[in-house]
Amino acid sequence: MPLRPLDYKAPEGGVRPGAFVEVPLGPRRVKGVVWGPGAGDFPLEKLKAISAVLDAPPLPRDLRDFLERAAAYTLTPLPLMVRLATRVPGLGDPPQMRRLLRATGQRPEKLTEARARVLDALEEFGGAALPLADLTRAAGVGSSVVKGLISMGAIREEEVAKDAPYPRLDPARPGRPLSGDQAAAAESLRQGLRSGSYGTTMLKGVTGSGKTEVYLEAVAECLAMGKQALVLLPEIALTADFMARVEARFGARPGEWHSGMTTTERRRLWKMCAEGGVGMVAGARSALFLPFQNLGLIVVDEEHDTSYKQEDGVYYSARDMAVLRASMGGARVVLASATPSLETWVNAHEGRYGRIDLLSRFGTAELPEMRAVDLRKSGLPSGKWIAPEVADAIQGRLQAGEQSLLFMNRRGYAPVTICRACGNQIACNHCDARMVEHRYLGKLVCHQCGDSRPVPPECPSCHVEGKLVAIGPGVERMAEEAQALFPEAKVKILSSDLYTSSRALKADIEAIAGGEGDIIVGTQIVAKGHNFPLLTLVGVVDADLGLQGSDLRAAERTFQLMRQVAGRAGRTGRRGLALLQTHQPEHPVIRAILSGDEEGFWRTEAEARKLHAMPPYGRLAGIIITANDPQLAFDIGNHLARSARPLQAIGAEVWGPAPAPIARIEGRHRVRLLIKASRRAPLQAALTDWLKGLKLPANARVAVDIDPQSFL
DNA sequence: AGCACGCCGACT
DNA sequence: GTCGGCGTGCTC
Repeated sequence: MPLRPLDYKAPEGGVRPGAFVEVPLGPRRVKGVVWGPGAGDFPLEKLKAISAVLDAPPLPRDLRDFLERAAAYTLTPLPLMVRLATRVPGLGDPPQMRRLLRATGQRPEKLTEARARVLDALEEFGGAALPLADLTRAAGVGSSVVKGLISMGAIREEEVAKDAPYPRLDPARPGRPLSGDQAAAAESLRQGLRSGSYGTTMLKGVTGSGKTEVYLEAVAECLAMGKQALVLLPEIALTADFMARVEARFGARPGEWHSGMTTTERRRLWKMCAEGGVGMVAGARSALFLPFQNLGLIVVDEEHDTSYKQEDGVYYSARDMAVLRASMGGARVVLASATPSLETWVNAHEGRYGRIDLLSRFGTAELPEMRAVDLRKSGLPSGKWIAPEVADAIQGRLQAGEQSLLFMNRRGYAPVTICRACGNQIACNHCDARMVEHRYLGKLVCHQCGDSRPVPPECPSCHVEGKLVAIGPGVERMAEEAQALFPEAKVKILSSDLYTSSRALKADIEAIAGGEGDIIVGTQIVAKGHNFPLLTLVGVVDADLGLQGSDLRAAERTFQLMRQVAGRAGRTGRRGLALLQTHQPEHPVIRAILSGDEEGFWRTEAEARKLHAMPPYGRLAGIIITANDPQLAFDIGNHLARSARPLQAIGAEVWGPAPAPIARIEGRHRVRLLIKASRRAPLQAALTDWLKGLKLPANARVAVDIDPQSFL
């Protein structure tokens, strides 16, 4: 992948900007997008010609403009940015057809029982055309029966393009009845849509307050105006439930875009976005780069979710880029969350975003009772993590036939494995991270690079046998402790690593919602808005995780997570109880959670950030230097820090070099510089100026992360 | 994919 | 110094 656009000779008659083409690149032929007139700085005689113009919808002008702005903002080479928007396999291929079967209405001569079942099945689908596989399954016959019906004219074969438009969503269908403040919120969003100009609104409401219903009304207005709507969701697990709700509201499912889709589905959705054959798309982060023809609305659901920040190759925040794309195209943005990010809260507070607060449908009584459990007083023996108070509460739920949730944001059995003979902690061979024992899988796993190996029988350092012990808790160990405390109870673990497919995870979530399991032990996967009606107790095993450390977002994250988890308990009218195990019950974050004074929490956090000119009151950029040799990485870091004149010119501070949060990933050493600038300083221009002359030795790399999420 | 280029160690 | 192996980057 070249780092800048390359010039090619256009075919006779020219070629349109945005067109997909095939060009020679070295010995290969690669696909590319026509960006515009050539730079003209390349010898004409060496210029090669475009080999073919593909038969695909061109990349729309507004998307190209957006990609350019996004590339400039994130300091990403344009071709890398363009690739995010064009990862569509088989785009230029001739349209693929598939064969569908439809009843002609003609009766077969001999109506055998099998033939009757086939015709009944077709009738049952309202005379629609079905693929052969679906028909034979529905009728319980072999394909020969269908073939017979075709040859006698009772069934007709139709060739239909696979890339067909999606079923139309009907915005006029009545939605669920809305409460007074929900209706007012929906009307306010609809008005925004009708204005036809850009605007962003923070939509705040706890789970169960009707956030989804409200923003679906904005989607309805958008569809009624003949425009397209995009809903970004943080996690695949959410989409199944979400799809069903959209279908209930609009009578059909939206287009879906995420990593688990087949290439055929991806191509269909991509094309239909460009051709207007899909009204609403629900998707993950990268759906933001689809070639919408006429985008009127972007909803970012759970906008605070960290998965919107991509930090792998291209560094961008889908939430911020959504606002950029909408502002360029006169679209509306809804940032929905029960616990907004501080950036969004400040933007709303300072009037750049609108703000709508949804009250809980059942008033404040719906919030669970929340109490801190002071671990300094509960005297837990080492190796045990469930405080007596929490155990008592679980006991009560077991007797009442209700579910309890133990929340612990650590996958696996134990985060550390140590040798009691020599004190060695088992670390990953490629990273600086420690290996986490996963007892269910019988392996040690590096949570950084994913490498795994069997649990060794002896210490890899001193080779003494039988002295390796697990230190600290993970969800698997919590489940073991819970099971030991309550031998009769059914304990279930909900952790992403125990599932091989999102379908299996979804099935388990549904089983738990249906009442399966007495005690659920889960990672943050449970904090994502699933509804568990029988769940009335949440125990947060370690509310202090995330409070310590110098990460400025730790308090914000902990606050969000606690509020989300606490929102799990008692959604059916039964008063829920949330117990937070902590060593520091007087910590401001814990106090804010318990008091329910959210605005107070945000104000305090905002003040602290303002005081230190940290985001969103100042701007940060991370410079990540990677090299095979740690000394080389530090040398480059030092050199950069010393030659930071363009940054000093805009009043920016340079911190570091320091080892990056994970100092070694997959054998490569990582060193980080942090740049802090004022809100209005031309940071990108200064960074470009600073880095442009840099000559890097082979195998060293420098990446820029604008607005980093974690800035340890 | 295959070639140019630069880096570094070995040898003149 | 200079030759050559090797790992990276470039390809319009």
